[in-house]
Amino acid sequence: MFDLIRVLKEKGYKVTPQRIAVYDLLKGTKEHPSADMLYNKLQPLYPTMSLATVYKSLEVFKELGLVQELNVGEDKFRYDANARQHPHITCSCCGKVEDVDDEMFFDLLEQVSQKTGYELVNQKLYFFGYCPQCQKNKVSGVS
Amino acid sequence: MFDLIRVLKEKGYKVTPQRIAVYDLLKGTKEHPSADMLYNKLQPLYPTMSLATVYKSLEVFKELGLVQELNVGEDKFRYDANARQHPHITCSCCGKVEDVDDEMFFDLLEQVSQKTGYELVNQKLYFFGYCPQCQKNKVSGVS
DNA sequence: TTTGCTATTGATAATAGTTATCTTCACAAT
DNA sequence: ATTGTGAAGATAACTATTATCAATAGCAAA
Repeated sequence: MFDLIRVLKEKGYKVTPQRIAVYDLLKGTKEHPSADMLYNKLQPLYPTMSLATVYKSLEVFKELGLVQELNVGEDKFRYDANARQHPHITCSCCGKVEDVDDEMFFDLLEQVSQKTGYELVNQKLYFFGYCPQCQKNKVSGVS
Repeated sequence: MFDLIRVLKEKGYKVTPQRIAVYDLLKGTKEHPSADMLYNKLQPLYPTMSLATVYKSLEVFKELGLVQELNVGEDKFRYDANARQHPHITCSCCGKVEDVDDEMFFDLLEQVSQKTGYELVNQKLYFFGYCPQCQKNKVSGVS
């Protein structure tokens, strides 16, 4: 199991309640929240926490390779406590962001590398469409 | 052949020298420029053109489906006069943005759609790595 | 446990890309 | 030619993010 506290200590970062709170919240959700979404959710429990602290915590986690930053075409970033690169899909109707199973992408990187001559180090794959839920609502909702 | 002037007229937009200039510049380059890169390149020929006009022109082109907006993880957008969705690759060393041939992606969308249940309408695929040029420089440059 | 060093927090100012506002201008239709 | 309207240019406003800085708190050493 992954232990934030150990990693922070190992790398010479201090263990603070704020960092633990931000990380735990991100770790425990699948909704790929943005910084201000995290901030708002933390407000009730940590009413003194600053938005800047949320940003700075995320910055540290990025450096440590504990989270990844997503850009799904909004004017802000979203964050994922699963730092392993994997594709995401966004519902153009409700704005939800979900993970996509990435088994099917294994060959892809090799192919891209061969075609382009690049030495690949990373990729960001975003898909957009209408989620099953919104497809239903669309059919039943509008006559 | 594609005719900007006709499309603008058809959709009720005015044909202006500024719009033509922005579009022609974007159409004629492969470097996927940002708004300010376009602005700077236009300065010598159109010294009175405003940055706001560049943005507004791009906005119109997006609406008309003539260009697409890219986000390769910078704090600004880049633009591509090829509005057909296709993957891009960015060199993490020199910052260059290039097109990737998308033949290999045809099955992918079907697979993603099946796995997720989404009705897909779009996708943004970004790859990151070191371009052939920077790989060479790296080897020969640093001893 | 106490002390002292220093990273971190919280509050807020600054930054930068983009968008909105508003006045003036250009062009098309009458 | 005149008039109406969309567009341009200049600049203010907006917003997510980053930088600044004094006060605080984690942590190592005594």
